[in-house]
Amino acid sequence: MPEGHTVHRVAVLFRDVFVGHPVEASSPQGRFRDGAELISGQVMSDAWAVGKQLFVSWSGGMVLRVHLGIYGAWSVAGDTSESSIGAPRTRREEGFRRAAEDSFPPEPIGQVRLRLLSDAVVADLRGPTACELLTPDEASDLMATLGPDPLVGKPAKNKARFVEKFQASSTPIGVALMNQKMVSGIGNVYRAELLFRHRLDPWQPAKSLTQEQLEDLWDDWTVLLKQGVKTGVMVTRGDLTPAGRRKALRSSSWRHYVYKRTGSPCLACGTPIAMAEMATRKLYYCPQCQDATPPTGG
DNA sequence: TCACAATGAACAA
DNA sequence: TGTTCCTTGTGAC
Repeated sequence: MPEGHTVHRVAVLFRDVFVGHPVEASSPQGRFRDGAELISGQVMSDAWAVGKQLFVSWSGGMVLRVHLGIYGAWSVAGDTSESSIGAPRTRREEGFRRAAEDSFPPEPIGQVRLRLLSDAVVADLRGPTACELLTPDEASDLMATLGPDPLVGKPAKNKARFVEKFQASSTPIGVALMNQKMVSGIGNVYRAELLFRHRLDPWQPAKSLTQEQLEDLWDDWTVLLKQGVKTGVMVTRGDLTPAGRRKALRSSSWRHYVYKRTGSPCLACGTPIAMAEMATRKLYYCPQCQDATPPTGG
């Protein structure tokens, strides 16, 4: 689902199946008709992700930017093992892939903003919060506003930039982690899980963390992101046996320490997991392990 | 049939 | 701080 790992996965897929090939673009839904016409028939030059943003460059020089938001997703069919990347669309994905086996390309299902179609693969985009064409300069400007992404650029430089930004911010760490200008790709699941994994109080100012704590946090984010890109699933528990990990890949109830576990016993100490609003999103945490209490007593 | 939530963020005031 | 947008699935009626 759409945190940073998702978008990197889409970029990998596109590089694998589309880059170097002419691609037909269309907007079955109609809301991106003009943009689709501008790039249709061009060769996809490159595809890459920075945090939650996907960039796709074309032989004509334009750059497509896609942001999935909370419920955007790509449905994929044809000559690829991928089926769906993004928010859950399970039922529809199955129908889509079956339809593609009968006749290629299959009819679009639902509100398809953008369809990308090559000889062998079709990718349908539904529900994005952003889908637009940019000039290369506009794309560069946008990328420059984003915080470091562990999979973009040089590791040492990224880490230093992360530490520097957080040491300069008095924002609560639980808010800062969700700010894409501070660090790229972390969403509501990774936020809660990273904070728990490091036993951090979400309301503690970012700058109050030690250099070592910040470096550990960055290293851990790097590990989680790489795992997420590899498997397509956010498994954030580090206490699972190999069998437990396999279960977690299939069932969401095994994946997380605290996310969506309100009232259930903490897997480390047994204290009921708590939930509070933070940065307009639901934050899940262990009051005991993270020594955390919402400031206004909510 | 309807309200609502969901892994997000821009924008107005 | 509150509102709006994007799409789909679920669960309450």
